[in-house]
Amino acid sequence: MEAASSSRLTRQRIVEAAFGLLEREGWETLSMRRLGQELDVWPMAVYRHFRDKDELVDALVSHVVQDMTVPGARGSWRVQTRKLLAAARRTLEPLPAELRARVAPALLAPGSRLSGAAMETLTSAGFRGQRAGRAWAALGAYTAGYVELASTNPKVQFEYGLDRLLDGLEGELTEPAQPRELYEPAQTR
Amino acid sequence: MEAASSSRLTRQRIVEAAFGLLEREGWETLSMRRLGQELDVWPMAVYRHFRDKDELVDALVSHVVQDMTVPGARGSWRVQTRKLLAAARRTLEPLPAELRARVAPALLAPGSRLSGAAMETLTSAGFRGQRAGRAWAALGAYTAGYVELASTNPKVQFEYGLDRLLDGLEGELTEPAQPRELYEPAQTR
DNA sequence: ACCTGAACACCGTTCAAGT
DNA sequence: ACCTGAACACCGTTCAAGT
Repeated sequence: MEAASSSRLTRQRIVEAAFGLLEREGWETLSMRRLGQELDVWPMAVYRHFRDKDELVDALVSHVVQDMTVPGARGSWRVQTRKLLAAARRTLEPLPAELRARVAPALLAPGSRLSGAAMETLTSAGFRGQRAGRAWAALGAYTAGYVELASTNPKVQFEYGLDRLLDGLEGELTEPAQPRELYEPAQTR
Repeated sequence: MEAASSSRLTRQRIVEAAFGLLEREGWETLSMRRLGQELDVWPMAVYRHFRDKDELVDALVSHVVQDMTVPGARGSWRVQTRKLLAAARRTLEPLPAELRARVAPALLAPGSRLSGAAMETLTSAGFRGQRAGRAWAALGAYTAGYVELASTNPKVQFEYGLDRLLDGLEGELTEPAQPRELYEPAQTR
């Protein structure tokens, strides 16, 4: 015989209930007390699994980031980059603004799976040294800002600005290397 | 003789007290009740001037946007654009994230003084038709996203990505006009 | 030692009672 | 009609009392 539902409470079940509550009733109704009600346990039970509300929200952020499918590497670096950023947009856009503000850095900052894939793409394309990281940071900032502003400025075309940024970044590939870099191969020969 | 301080309550004084509270103790402590305490009035007095908390926050947003000094138009369009975006960054960066998320759209969306200045700059530079608006939207998205991500990714250089975006936008100026536009002057002659 | 819920110190907002 | 604060329906979190 199974134990009562309250004793089967896990972080996983709490996180799922939290997302359910978010989708049905929005960010404002997501409270520790309401979550307890939702799971049919006494109000303080959630504190057995999460130290405080902030730790619960951290778990929601991680869950969103982990759940995201990172597109595979096919096509030119521009096509690949576009796909990676489209995936980021699809992940960020449906979230309530309060959660999105915490997911965006986790998704786009160095260290995420998405950033890892982006660095591979950009490095393979020929962005050397700091350039790959800087290029990805710029693309991430553009995408995060676009998602943040889009609801108040819906006419804006994501693709237009992205293409201009990609144009500008592409210029870095064909430009001659900076003076210091020119002499480095001779030193390591 | 002056009336008691409580009867001299104005929207202006309430907004000033709210900013004082924000600066000293942060976003979390900004409550309608605490604001009443701060102003030494009965707790519900603020509701005489603002229908609810949301309307008060709207007033804070407007105040920030109105207070901003929009830089004058000197230098090349790239220099001017850089100055406008630097002013936006200086306005957004010191704000608590919750307020920044509401100020950013108000500051960067069409209709603001900043956007007006930007449209003049870009139009004078030769961005025709929808291009000026699209260029500004892209620059605004990049800037808003940069400010949002900078605290978790402090190594990122604002100027690098901005220069690449400006490079890409500059390409729109020298490129030939699109086919449809080529024939328009003939039709209106 | 662990489980539990009462209690603390707050919220935003409504509304009935007093003047 | 206006002023006032008690009250409602919540919060996140602590902690004392019970098992």
